[in-house]
Amino acid sequence: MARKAEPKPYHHGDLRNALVEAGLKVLAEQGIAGLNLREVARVAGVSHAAPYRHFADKEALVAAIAEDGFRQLQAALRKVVAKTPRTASQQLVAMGQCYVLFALKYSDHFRVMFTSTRDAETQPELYALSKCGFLMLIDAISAGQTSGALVAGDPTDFAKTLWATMHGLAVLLVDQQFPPTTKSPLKEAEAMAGQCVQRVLQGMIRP
Amino acid sequence: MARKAEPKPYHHGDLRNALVEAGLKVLAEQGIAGLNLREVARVAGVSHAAPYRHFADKEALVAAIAEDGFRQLQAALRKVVAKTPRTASQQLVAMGQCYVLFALKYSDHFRVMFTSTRDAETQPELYALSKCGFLMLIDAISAGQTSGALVAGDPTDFAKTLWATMHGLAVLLVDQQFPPTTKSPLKEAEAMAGQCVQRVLQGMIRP
DNA sequence: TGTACATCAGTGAACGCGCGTTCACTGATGTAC
DNA sequence: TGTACATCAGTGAACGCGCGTTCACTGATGTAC
Repeated sequence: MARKAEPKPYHHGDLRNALVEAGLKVLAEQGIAGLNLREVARVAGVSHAAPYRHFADKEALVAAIAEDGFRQLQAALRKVVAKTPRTASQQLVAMGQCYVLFALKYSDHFRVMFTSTRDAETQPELYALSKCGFLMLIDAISAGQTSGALVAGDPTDFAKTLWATMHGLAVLLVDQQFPPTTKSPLKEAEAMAGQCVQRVLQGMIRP
Repeated sequence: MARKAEPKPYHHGDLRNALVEAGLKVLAEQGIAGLNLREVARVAGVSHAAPYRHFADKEALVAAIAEDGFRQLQAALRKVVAKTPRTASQQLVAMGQCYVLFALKYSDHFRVMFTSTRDAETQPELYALSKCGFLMLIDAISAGQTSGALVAGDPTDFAKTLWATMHGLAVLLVDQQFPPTTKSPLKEAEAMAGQCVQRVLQGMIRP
């Protein structure tokens, strides 16, 4: 009955990754409040001093968990872009929906991602990773401009606006500012994300 | 040299408000990490048991601090709307700038506002208050539609998009995702907020 | 192939700290007569 | 106006808890000869 039929290895093998995964489990089941070294070690099945063999301190473990989140988000966005190679608008809408759904599905993980990256100097790799979505937005926008679908202008500025919209919607939903009206909050969120991105693309001013 | 020449009143007079203000001071000087009952009491100049005469527990004090933030934000937005009674676009841009500047000026207070409102049922007043900006957006948008400046459509949907953009930019800036390139980050943020809102209003699709 | 030793991952007990909260108290305020 | 008493805001000592971190250790692994 031991997990995955491993006979509880003496030296565990890959505790570092196991700790990160345990951290994700803790975030999913207990939220940020439960994310502490002792609980993560408990879930990973090791003593609470063991993590110090792999992480300098708690902050380092949290940073690794955040890093994992950005990699997952990046992978999800790549997948969606590959699957939606139609117009720029459709791609941007799909990316927005993917982003918001990720935030809702892994809400506490998402929170950790954006509260532990505060220092661009001390953790440059993590900071760079946190911009993954932004860079993919720029690419999609540039392509849309080249194809003539989108208005001309600095794609970075456009990407800032779209990222702000996507991220803002994600954060507001995660923070329960738009309580779901039906029993499928994820579908609602996806629809809202689609509407928001489309509205940004179309504008609000009467021509 | 006693603060405001008060001779240290025996019964303090208005400790409840003093505790909220002490909380703001703590947030400004030490951030969220320093926001605990004992420190707030210390800053307010009372024993750490005194707050329990006015708040049931720590959560209640934090909720009061959040409430104060929403009232301040609402007041700032009202002021800006009153001062900018020109076109709908100009009003919406000014509101976005006001919102983002508020978030940056009182960043940890802003964080507290949007992390303590999670329960719409248990704290209905606070939840209602948290929508103040949203409701003002709806009003401005409706007015813009009536005047013919804005495209027709559900103003609530438009407001969701604009709020998401404003809030997202605010959160990303607070979380250092757009590190300032000059020495006046507030001015930069104001400019970015103006650009973002204007971009949302104008759209990105080629007509 | 076998032995001796260095290396290193994980253990468990312990430390110290700060926190939220409680509780018997003290001292000031307000009110009834 | 003055006195007695109830009320209530603030005190300070104390409790208990969970946390991050340290440290001497143990047990497994790898390597040199």
